[in-house]
Amino acid sequence: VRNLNLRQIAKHARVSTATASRAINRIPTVNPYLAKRVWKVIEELGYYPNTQARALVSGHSRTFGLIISELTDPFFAELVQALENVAAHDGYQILLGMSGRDSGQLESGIRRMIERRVDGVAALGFDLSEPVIRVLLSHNVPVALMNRLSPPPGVINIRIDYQNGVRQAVQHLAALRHQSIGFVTGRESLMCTRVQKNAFLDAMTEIGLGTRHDFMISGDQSIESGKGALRQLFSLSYRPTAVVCSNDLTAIGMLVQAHECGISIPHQLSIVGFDDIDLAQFTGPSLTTVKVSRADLATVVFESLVNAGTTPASTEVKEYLLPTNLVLRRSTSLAVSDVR
Amino acid sequence: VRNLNLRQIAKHARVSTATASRAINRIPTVNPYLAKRVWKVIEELGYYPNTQARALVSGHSRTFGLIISELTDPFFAELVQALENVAAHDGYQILLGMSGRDSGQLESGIRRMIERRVDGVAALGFDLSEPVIRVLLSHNVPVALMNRLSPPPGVINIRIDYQNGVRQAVQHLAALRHQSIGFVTGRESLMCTRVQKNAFLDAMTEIGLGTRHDFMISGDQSIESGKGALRQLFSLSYRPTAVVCSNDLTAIGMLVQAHECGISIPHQLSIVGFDDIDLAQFTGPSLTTVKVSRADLATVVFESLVNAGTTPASTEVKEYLLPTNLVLRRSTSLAVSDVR
DNA sequence: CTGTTAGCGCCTTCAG
DNA sequence: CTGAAGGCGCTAACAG
Repeated sequence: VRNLNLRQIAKHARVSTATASRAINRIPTVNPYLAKRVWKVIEELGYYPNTQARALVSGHSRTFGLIISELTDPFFAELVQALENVAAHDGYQILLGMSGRDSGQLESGIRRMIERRVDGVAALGFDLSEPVIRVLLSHNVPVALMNRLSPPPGVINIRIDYQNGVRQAVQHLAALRHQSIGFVTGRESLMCTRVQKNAFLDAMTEIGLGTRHDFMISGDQSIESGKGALRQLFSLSYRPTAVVCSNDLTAIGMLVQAHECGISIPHQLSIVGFDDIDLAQFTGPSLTTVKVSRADLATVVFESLVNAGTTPASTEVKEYLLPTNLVLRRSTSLAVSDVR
Repeated sequence: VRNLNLRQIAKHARVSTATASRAINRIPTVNPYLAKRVWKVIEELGYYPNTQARALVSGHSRTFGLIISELTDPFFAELVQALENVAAHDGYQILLGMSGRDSGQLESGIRRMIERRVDGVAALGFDLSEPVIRVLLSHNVPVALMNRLSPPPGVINIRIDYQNGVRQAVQHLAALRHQSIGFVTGRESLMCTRVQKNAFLDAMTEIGLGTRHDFMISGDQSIESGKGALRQLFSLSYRPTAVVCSNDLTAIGMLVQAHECGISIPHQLSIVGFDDIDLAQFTGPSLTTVKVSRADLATVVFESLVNAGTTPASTEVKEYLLPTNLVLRRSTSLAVSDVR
């Protein structure tokens, strides 16, 4: 059927392709009268400029690759949605690439992104290996990471303020007279798990509370692991009266398991989540949690990538720190006494 | 830094660009010895063919646009993940485009997809207007829709078998001796809402059970609306003993509200969901629901779009029907007696 | 201010 | 079976 190109537009508007191009790109030096004529033809004929050709010559695709491990984790789903919004607002597109925990799949995903000449790649909820990062950087593709512990040179590292977030949670519990507090970690292999765990230990030490080894439960940020964590906690002879989770999904799992076992939350156990996903306000009881703004996170990711594309690549690491806020709901309450 | 192109590869391999191109595209007529040489150079130099240039000349971008309203709805998150998987497997990319309920945003999203010359667009969980569809089709972009009631000519319509799915739910409840059964619909403006509702009424008539008008609650597929639906139901003087929901999120909302009001599920009310999202197995009690396979749905969407791109566009509507399966869990039980 | 021209990186006839 | 040449749609010098 029809497949219009610039030349035909130019012909219909009785100008040269150069002028038509300039009109489209709103270059101010073009005669307004001619510009109007060009736009009129574009409207009438329903012309859509070919992004591929544009990208080919300009070198910018206005496209960012997004590597995600689990879209089914609500935190990431909400983050992707937020990112898509800010990107769309500036005419950028998001190219999806799931890693799916399979390294071969990851590699082919990265390859396709480079072949598509993305203007940047963000890897969220997933630790990209250094070799992969180097490949990306060597192709002039800016890379944005989340919570990287020792970021390789040249990347953008966006850190969520776990130190402060976890401290807020711990101090809230301490203010409620909790003395023995547990922590459920994320997947051992992820860097941010270590950061969170240390933040927890620091916060506890800071207020003079020790932590027993068996109060540190290791999970994987899933509902299932939250359920397991609760069972594990209640099989202890000496139990904590409160627990902080590495994310809301874990906390929700604990809530579910408590419900099944007839354990009353928050009376028998106070629970604090992390992230503040939408679901957190709908659980029974609603979840006290540390909020991480997806909108802010998305904005930082987007702007830092756009920025990296316009400024010359450097080997230094750009760090951004994202604040957190405690959201009080109904899954925490005053500690009555130690439970045994 | 480095930005390799075909010519440089050809030069290093001491062949012409044509031969290099043929080698890359695995055209069998090329001398295996030369091909090997080309591939070796590609490996050594780390060459990534430029997809934009390829697309420019071939006319195919190997990219599908995906229009989604709510990525935060787990059903769609799981569907997108599934779709990304099958697409990646065949070297296709997914270009995200949220509609965000704002028609201006939708329009600019569609525009960007056409400009990017996507090979097809899938609109899921969202009714694309006919003018928009016509624009897409007039640009030779195949369009895949979900549960369209009267699909415009030329589109692909993928129907979930609501008729059968809802019937399975109703018959399950009837087998448990439920006589008065309610239904919570989705957003009134969506086509599939009407389809589901009619399927429900048909299924009820089929087994000789009438339906009271006040047992039909209208919702919007959110947790919140599920909570509202339960309150609405329990404010009736004469109540149903069971209810079917248009999706799992609604059912989960009812569960949450029941918990808050001290209503016991399934004893005081049996609840059946729809979709079988991952979360459904973790609720308390776990949710009896009608499963819609995301993997199958994704496969059908993908293959039908690929297919539409290779066969000449026709004005007929391609229909696909996706089966459903009842999954029995713990949110339904025998009706003891009518509750009043 | 406008038009002509030369590529961007690749594929694909068309001759050898 | 291989290579030279033209062109996909667009932008950016460079002349007028």
